[in-house]
Amino acid sequence: MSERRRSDVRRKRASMREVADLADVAISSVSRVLSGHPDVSVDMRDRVLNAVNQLEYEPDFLAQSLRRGATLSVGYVVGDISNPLIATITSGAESVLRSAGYSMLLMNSENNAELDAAHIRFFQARRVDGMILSLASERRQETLDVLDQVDVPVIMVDRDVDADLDASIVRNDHRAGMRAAVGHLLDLGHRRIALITGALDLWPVRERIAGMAEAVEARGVRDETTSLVGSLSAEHGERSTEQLLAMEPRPTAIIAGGNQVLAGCVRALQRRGIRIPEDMSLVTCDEVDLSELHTPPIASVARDTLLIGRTAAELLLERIGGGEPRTVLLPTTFTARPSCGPAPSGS
Amino acid sequence: MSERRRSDVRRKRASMREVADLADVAISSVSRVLSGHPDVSVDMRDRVLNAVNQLEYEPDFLAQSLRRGATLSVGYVVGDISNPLIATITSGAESVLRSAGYSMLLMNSENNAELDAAHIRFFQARRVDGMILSLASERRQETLDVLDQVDVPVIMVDRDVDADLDASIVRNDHRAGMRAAVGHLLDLGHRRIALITGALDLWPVRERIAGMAEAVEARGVRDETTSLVGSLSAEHGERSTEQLLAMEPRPTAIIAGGNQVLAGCVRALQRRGIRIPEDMSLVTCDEVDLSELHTPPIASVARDTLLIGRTAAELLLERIGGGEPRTVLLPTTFTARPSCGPAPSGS
DNA sequence: ACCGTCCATGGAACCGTTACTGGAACGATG
DNA sequence: CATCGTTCCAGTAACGGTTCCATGGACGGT
Repeated sequence: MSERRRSDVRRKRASMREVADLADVAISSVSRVLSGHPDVSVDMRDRVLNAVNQLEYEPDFLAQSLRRGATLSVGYVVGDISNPLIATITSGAESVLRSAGYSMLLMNSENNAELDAAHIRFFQARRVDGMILSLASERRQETLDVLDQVDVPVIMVDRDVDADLDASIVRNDHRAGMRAAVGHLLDLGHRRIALITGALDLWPVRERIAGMAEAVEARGVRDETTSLVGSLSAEHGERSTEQLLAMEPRPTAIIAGGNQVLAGCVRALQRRGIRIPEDMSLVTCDEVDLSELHTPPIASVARDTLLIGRTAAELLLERIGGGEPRTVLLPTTFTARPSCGPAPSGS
Repeated sequence: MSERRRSDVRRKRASMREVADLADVAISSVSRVLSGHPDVSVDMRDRVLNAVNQLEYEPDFLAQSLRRGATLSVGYVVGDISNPLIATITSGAESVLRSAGYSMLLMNSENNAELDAAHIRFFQARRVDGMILSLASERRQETLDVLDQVDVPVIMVDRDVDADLDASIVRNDHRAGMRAAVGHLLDLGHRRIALITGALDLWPVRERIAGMAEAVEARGVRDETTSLVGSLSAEHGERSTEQLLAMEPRPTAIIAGGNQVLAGCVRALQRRGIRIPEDMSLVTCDEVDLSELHTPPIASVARDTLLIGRTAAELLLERIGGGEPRTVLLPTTFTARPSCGPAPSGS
């Protein structure tokens, strides 16, 4: 009884033609029934629906897309989907898109700026109805050129493209978050504060650096901060931390500019036996399990990643629906935690 | 000078028809040139390619797919893309698929078994060339029924579907990993070992429980282990840990059955001020930043997540290319770390 | 000079839909 | 009874390509 056999002979899927033949109506009538057109008699509807059930007919999305000129799919480019933050953003976007009937074409650019352009071109050819992009670099000319040719709505996530593209943008207020974090450190007496961060062709990186500068300026103290610009990777985090520890005088606080950077940073600090916060205060950008559950818990500049994804998707749907492009700035907040202590008095 | 204007008038994309007209050749010749057909004269090729460049023509993937009967796209269903482990698997699969010219349609099932079936049906209508599935539940009849109707290759990731589907499968040897972990704990003198894990309709969960039982049996000691079956979530991890701490006598070692579970587990242990490993030994399944960088570092049963994703994609390409379905078992290894100490002597 | 081959090309059918056009059947109206 | 709307449906042309088939010219062999 419980023995289920796969459908006897796997007949290939039925087409509208076959449904029409079986119901003995014109193919156009089948289409009308299925798309809810008003000019349909009860008798006809029944005949068609019967045939549809009998043949287990399901319309071909491909053919529909070709004919209708809309694919109900959107292209999504990210730098590294394995990054939990990006993955969460993706999750937010996917859920909004999915409930609107759209599906998401995912492409990883491996943080490689050359792939950005290729992916965008590819999506064009796939005739997606829109794109959500988190570019690997905002400043690569090739990408901007390709973007200029795109004829569907584009949404940028946490980027500031310097071109007159009519794209919607959703961003976090990294500057404010960083201002608060650095302010907190300054209040604790820190002056030599180091930020380990990514490359300058990313908007969040520039904003964080600017936020740090603003905080220093607001306090009216001498600027003794350092920015180690590199990539948002664990390797850069680890190397930079080593470098900072070797400095003389050494910084008294480190801000990790991203979750990967944090991992490298913590690794290096542990290896050197640096105590937190006695020997070094630590702040991270972007909340992860590690920041909260580390001993001691690590202060963080956090943002609602699910929200940024959802917002990106909503902005896209808005534009697909004919709305004008717009920019949304989402909050970024600093949470103080025991990883920040008073600056060593001898310093 | 640096002022770039977007292409004067955004003419809508050219079709093959227009290319043919401009080059003054038949539409079929354009197709031949572009698809690298041998019967093409040099003159013809030049004329066509010129027109193509002039019009910035790019073939329409949709139309090609419809005609050729292949979409070069694959459907991918996961339970929760925001889980870093799944995100890494995704990354591995995406990169292999992408370099083979395929693109990935991502759908999140939110660990909701009802969505599994809906997504599979959806992909079917989208005419994907194959699917990679990490089902929310292996035992839901509706899903199995739908799966039975699928007429493209299917790859299962870390699942064991109990039906005669000719799907390829890639799995990790969770059983062996767990055997090693529990063996290690037993060697340290632990007997009351608790495993906090997900629901039994997931293959990895069943395997881990089996692995634990095997290790106990192999040592020939009395089985004093506990399995707390629930979901692979932080909430379940936290609640279960509380529950375990309240037991009398209390377990001396906890194994967190997943990265989310671990987070909840550590949170509860920290709140109760339980020292690791003095008061409680801890092991986790699946490596994350937290496990390595926790104080003390947490022993883990780990696997190569990138590899499992890559393998899934390769198995799919293999099947799309006409190969037979097969099952691959990837290794899972235990790494001892300071979170495991000798069992308290008083116990 | 004739014929068979081969190459290059154009024409047309087709993939599975949607949407437009036109006409049949019918009842209502002048 | 002619005219006019409705309502419902069939036929057909797209959508943008690929591929099979037919054609015609060039060429080599006899």
